[in-house]
Amino acid sequence: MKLATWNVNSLNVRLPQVLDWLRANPVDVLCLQELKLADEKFPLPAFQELGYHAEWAGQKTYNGVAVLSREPAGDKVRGIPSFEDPQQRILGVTLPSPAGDLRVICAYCPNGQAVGSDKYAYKLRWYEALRDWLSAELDLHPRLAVLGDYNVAPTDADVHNPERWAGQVLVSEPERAAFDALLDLGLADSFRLFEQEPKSFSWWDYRLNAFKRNAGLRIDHILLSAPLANACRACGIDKAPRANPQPSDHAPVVATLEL
DNA sequence: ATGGTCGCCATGCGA
Repeated sequence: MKLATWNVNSLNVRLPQVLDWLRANPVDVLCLQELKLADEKFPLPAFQELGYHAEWAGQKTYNGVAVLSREPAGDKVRGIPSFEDPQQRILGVTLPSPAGDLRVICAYCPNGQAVGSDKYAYKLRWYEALRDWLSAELDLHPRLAVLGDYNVAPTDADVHNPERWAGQVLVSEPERAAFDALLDLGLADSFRLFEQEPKSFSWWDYRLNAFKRNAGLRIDHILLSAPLANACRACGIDKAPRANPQPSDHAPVVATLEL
């Protein structure tokens, strides 16, 4: 079973690339972030033609998340319960698997803009609410996967130029502590369960030829609860779509589970 | 030292 995540930076613009990628990579589950479209504009028929079901939480212009799956999803949750937020960043679903139900959460964590800004404070508050909610979700669902754009590079190994990035948004200590608090719940960063190429990243700024220079960060992650981490056989980043014309600034991340 | 690119939608803003 393959689970994947991809921040597409506008599903309107990226739909053909997402469809191409799914045809070449027929994963069981694909979590999408930054749809940037209203609910009524979600292109469900295009995904149905490829044999996928879909659930989504959209809004005009900003944010927006979706879960595509081979099997129909149940028990849908939109947003972090008890965290009032007009920004559509969270979608949780339950999916069947040979090992029993799988809880899949698609997350588009706040960017934070700049350390010390209002958006940075919102990011840290949001992470705290996420941790509290995931703690409860883990009690309910032993097989939990949280996939998405976390907007945090967990360690300096996830940063192309740690000296220049030190203390900046996406790598600052409070953000890393907020991310580590998710791992402390018992979730594993599936990418780090395996040997990986040095300088592996999932996001490259559109500016300054960042992709050509591999000047990136690893901020898209697949976190797995212990039973799923034990079943995880591989995790990798597919850089190919980032080299497309009109690419998203993020690459897909894929985890392979033996369930 | 500064600005650089996208996508939104028509202007600056968010990333």
